[in-house]
Amino acid sequence: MADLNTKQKILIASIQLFNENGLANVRLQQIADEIGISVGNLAYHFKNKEAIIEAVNENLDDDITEILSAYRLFPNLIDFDYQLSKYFSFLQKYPFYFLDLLEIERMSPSIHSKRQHHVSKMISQIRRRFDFNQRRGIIIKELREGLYDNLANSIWVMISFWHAQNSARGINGIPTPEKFKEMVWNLVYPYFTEAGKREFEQLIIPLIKHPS
Amino acid sequence: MADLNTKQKILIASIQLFNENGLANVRLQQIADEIGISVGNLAYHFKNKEAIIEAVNENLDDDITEILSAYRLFPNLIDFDYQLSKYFSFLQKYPFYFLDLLEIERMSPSIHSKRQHHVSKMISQIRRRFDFNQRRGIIIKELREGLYDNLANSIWVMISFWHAQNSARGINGIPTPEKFKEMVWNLVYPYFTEAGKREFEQLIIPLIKHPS
DNA sequence: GTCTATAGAGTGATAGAC
DNA sequence: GTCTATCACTCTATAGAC
Repeated sequence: MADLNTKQKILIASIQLFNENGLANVRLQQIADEIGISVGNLAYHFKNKEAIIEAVNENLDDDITEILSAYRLFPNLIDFDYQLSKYFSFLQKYPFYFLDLLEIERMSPSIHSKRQHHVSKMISQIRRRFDFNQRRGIIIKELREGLYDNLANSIWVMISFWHAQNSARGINGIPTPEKFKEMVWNLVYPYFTEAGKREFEQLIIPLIKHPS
Repeated sequence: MADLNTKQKILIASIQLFNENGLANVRLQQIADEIGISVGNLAYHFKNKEAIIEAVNENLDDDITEILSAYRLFPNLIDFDYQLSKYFSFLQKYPFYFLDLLEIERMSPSIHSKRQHHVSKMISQIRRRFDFNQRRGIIIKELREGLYDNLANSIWVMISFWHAQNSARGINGIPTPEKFKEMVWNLVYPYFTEAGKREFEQLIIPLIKHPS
């Protein structure tokens, strides 16, 4: 961290403190202390707390945009598993974004509105994976109208509230990407065709049972 | 509200304000203003803010305990649908409890630890419904180990983060119990046997499509 | 670019009169 | 039971020296 400029240090420290204490509970003094500068100096680099939050949001926004744009023409099972790994990393990097949902909505409408955009993109992307894999004969025909819309939404919820879920259940152990991904794949499992099950066993099981 | 005593008025107003503004953002002055008393008087009835929160938690605790104890010897589909209706009412009565998750964990460890107890009871209750209905021939044999544990957990997540989900997606319309219950039933649907599908169509569909 | 010092607006809690 | 007045404290933001 020694070769970073002060502005970058502030952002890194802010993200860390937001994750530990929540957006609303982080004091400017804490951020300043964390990197050994004064609050006055902090104010020189960022006009106010909102400006810090805004800058953090830009970093976060770049990360999620990159994950979402990785969706390509061949959204097969491996591709989805890969994207799930990316989501997991994102979750680990910005827990506050998923835990402080309401506080963010209140304190920072701009983060909230960008979130809504990403959420809708993410859900429709997951939804399209079902269509594609249905055509490939991997996923069965929709049993009931709205079932896949519902499933896409459920998968998004399970991903996004992963931290909140663990917190509410009092699960303190170190979360692994394998457990995370298995949770999501289990939602999809009952919709696999026989061919889908075979592909899942061959390609995905090794990834969630024997991590590289 | 005219025939309630001051203590009860304080609790009702507090719940309302917690739901509107979040636990941490409600000022003692606001609560006092809401029912037309002074902050000094508020302090006479409740030693401090924590005491108010504690009392609200007792109400909340009674409500959820009652819902959970309604699980009886015959946990059939109708019974579960009925319990889902109860959960929905509970969600509508105490949104703050499901939205301020992390804030509650930080401000009130006693609420948090009681929550964990209820969560674990709720999930294991849902899990037992699968066993029972599997024996009844309504639910298929478990396709993969851990699938029903996973499903029980997913159902709990979908219920508990219903408000948070709507908030993140920016859904503002009036939520109906039918949409809520349909979301949960859709998670169960792929696991119905043929007999299960028939029972679902006959008994549950009318309840989620044509509300009484 | 960085610091110290302080203004200014809350916020919870308490003392004491009625 | 209910009020007013006030204390002690926290936090953001800003002014001005170096």
